[in-house]
Amino acid sequence: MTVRARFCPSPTGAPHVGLIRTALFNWAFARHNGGTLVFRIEDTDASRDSEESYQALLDALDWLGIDWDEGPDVGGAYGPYRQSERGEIYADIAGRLLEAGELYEAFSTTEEVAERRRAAGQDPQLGYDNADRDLTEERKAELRAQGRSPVLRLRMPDRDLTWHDLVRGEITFQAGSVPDPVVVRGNGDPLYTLTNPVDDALMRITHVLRGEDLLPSTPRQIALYEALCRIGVIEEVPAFGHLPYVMGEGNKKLSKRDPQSNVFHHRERGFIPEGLLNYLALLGWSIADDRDVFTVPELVGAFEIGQVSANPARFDVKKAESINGTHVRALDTEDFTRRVVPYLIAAGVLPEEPSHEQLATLRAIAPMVQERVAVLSEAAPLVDFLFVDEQDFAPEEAAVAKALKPDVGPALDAAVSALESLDRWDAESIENALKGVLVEELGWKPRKAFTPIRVAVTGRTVSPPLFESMEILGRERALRRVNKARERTVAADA
RNA sequence: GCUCCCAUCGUCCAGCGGCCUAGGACUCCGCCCUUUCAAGGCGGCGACGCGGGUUCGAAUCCCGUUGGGAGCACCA
Repeated sequence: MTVRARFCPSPTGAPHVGLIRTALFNWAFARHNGGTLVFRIEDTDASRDSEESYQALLDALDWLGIDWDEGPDVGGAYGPYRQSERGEIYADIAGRLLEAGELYEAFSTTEEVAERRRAAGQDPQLGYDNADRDLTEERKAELRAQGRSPVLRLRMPDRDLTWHDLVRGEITFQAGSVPDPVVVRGNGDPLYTLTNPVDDALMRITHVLRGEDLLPSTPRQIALYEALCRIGVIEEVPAFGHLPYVMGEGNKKLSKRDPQSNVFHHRERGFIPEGLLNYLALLGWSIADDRDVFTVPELVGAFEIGQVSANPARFDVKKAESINGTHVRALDTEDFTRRVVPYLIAAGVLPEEPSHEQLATLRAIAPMVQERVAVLSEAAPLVDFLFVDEQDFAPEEAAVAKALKPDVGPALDAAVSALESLDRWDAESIENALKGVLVEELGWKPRKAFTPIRVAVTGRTVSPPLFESMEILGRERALRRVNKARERTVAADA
């Protein structure tokens, strides 16, 4: 059997990491099995869906490299792939199901159902009571005459519903525990309860991998598939696999309102697709017992749905960053440099159109930055000292207070004269000169000796390696900064 | 309330009857390397919720219990 998996989001809000994780697992599953991935848009709720969300979804998926074989943008043999364009199909299927007695017209309002429950001494939360199942034609005519338009409900079978879940094993819902669901509104609009299984059936989906939140709706979906089988629309019910929740802080689902849930939030912080994808794959799955960093091809090669954990997974930013950092370090320097530029522009470190000279400077410092960041946005404070206009260069106050106390004056003096007499300005010469005068002659501990110079030159106590930084900064600017720092210590002294 | 799901270190994952005095990763804490910060190396802290079974043998299977979570719309 050829695998046909699908990803069918409804375009509401920003792309949630849980949603993208679901997309990723479906994608990996399809690719691993040499199958087809169908992308379908479930936009049957005009009040919540938006074109903006749809575009954001495409953006997120494209950024992560998750592609599909059939979908609204690429077409396919089972289109259209937007539910808002499939109205006739749903009307036709609903009509056939109604005719076959699988669906029935129900006139009870929500209030009437609740009232009946209460009158019977039951909890209204039990939901619909299947009261309209066997209305006579006369009764229906009466109700219609009252101006009521019936909804269409699915007649649930009177037996336990069981399926073998791909990630959880056998799951059974007791007979009678799921009330007959509405599948078509009173005004004729089809609901998710109808459109989702109908489309999966018509699109010949073989494997439904979706979030655990949809698990309680599976019995009624299976019942609908069975009805579709009976009227000859499909041959068999697809397999289901319910993916674990993605949790946030505490013991609750990662909220849509939590910024952490937004894929773009992580992109803006400088996650690279390789890193975020790797981490997302770890939410409920693992490639091996002794390794958790892997490439996309490795993921595709190893992904087994039966290996997915049923446990809820917590989104751990720290671990995500660590994984991302490993992928960042694995980039070749040229690639890293190219990718970090937008983040430096966003941080105001580089102008919109960096000059060749600026890019050359960036390339020079890049290898040392690359191994110091977990996310790309962290590069900005590491390199800004190279790109500020000299008159605007101002060391961090906290760093100055800590490292440029008056007692370092003699060391700065010695450093200046040693540096001024250098005829070659490269990291090695700078290191030798500085070590010679500060460590050997003045006898200072390296840590104590170099921190003031670091702060003087880079403006921070944390920076890329000092001597290389000075080399790249250039003799003139480096010396000016050390001199300026020296002036400040004198001023502070006085 | 009803239905369903879940249950191993703080977190995620490994374990699918003996290889487990339970392994890896993140975090945290030491040490090494070192001009800072990282990276890297070494080491440490740290878990099978509880109770019954089944079995020669259970983290692994079954039942119960406790604890978490989700769903219960003319939303998806």
